[in-house]
Amino acid sequence: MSHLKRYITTPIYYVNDRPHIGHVYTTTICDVWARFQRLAGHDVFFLTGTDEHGQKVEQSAEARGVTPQALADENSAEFRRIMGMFDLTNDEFIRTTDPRHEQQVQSLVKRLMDSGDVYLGTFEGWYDPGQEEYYTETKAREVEFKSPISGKPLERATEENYYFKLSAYQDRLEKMFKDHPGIVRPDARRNEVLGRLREGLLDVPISRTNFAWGIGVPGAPEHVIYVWIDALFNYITALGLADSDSEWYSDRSEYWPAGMQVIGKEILWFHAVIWPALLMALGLPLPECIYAHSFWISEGQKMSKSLGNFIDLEQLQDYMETYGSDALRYFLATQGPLGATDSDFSRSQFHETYTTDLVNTLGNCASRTSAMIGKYCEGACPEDTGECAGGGVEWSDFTAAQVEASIAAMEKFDLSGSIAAAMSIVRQVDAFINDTAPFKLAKDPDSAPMVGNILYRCAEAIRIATCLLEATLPDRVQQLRTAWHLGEASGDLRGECVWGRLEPGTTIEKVALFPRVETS
RNA sequence: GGCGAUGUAGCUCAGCCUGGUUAGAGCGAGGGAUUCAUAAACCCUAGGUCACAGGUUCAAAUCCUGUCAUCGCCA
Repeated sequence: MSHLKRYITTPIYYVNDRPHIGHVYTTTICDVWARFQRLAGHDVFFLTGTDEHGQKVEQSAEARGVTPQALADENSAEFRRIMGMFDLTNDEFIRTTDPRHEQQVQSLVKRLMDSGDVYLGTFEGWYDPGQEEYYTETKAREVEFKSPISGKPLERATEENYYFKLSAYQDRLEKMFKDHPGIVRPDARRNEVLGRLREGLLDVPISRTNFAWGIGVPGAPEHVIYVWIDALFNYITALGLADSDSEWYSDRSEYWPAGMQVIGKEILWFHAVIWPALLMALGLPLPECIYAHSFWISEGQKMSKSLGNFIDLEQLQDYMETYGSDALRYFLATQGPLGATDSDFSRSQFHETYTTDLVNTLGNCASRTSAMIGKYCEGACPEDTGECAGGGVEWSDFTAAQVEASIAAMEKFDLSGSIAAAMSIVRQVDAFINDTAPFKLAKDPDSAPMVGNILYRCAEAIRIATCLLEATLPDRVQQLRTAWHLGEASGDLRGECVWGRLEPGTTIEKVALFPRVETS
């Protein structure tokens, strides 16, 4: 058994946003992965947090008449609250206003300045004084060199900014994608990046001077480090990785490089190109995988402010109250937009998934098995003496194959594939019961040993399936562990999933894991 | 405008790369049989111009071209 260090990150959430399903989704799928790795005995570090600097926060704070810090404190707390609300097991919650983060970012930028990867450059462009923003040449032409807001003419202006020498990394990035095609997934997203990479890279500005809410550039405090570069560094500042002499340095740095960095597709470019280039510039190893998921749409329509159809925390809580937190996790993990296309979050589909998979398949199978053990075996797990007519399942081989498939799928962040492998064991149990019909055999007392053999296999298979499902369904699997007296997870997932670990004689109580929910 | 993706049964999708029996799965719907179980599991049924139009081929959902639609990224 290995005890690998495995580091998984969510993006840090922008405090100017209202928490909604997107944040819960990203964090939940990371949570499933993190729990799964822990169950497999790995040493996991699961990071999330909030991104708090930038002009938008400054403006929002001003509009509300509070300091940016006060606004950030309030909204960061709101995001932190989500973690408890949805039982998310992040090991750390970083804020970009944490002193440890701010100081390390300065030290990282200093290193980049010293190495020449960050330089002071001059930007010249069309400036809209009213909006305090620059337009690109084409955009400026489009608006006929007049502000689309005020109608006043744009001014030709220059500005000194610090730039990151991204252009110098073109070849190395191309090589990275060639040598490690799995570094950005899914494939459609990688192709998107490759297409854009082919167009060539320009140096990117990493500082601004027209607002103040951010981390100052070392030695040039009138320059504020752009929020996105500030934010990207959270993944390593949370580990205290910036500088081995600093007070923030710790053995947490051993978690780097990250095994899985999950993001939404809107921030792909920063994570798939700029982030690796920054790491190269710093001489740090690259993450194993940047996984960019797609978005949820709501009842067939894109979520938008104008439509007001955001699936917000209240709605998600409502789902949890009606169906249970595991049901929400299961839906997000199995029906979510891990692929290239967006997924629809609809009440009917949620209900259908819950009823089909959790009530009718997993819940019912555990129920019928435990009910029969109750009736025919006096509630004690029978012994498998080897003889069994019908069924035709090599249980030991079959479950071993599914266990490996489930672990392998999770390794690739294919949550639904991993869950499907576990569920296939449950479906096999149902088929096995129908084939062998222990409930018929039970009418003949001479068949009692055979009934016991059959039911042992059913219970054992369900036990193994639920070990694999525990990361997704922690609450209900715990309920099963209690009712079937299975003890706690050992931290050795493979070992636990070896056929035959269920002890004959164990008390098996009847369970109803997922109650049917009637639609109104 | 540039680049890319997608368009297959009511719904969600697989198949397409490596063309070849009656185009598949799950869910939903209809029917049947059964009772260990959460009216569950099981069996049967659904007859969908594989977006459209051309082309290549003995043969195309599968390769090529064009059109339309949807979506993404970029500008």
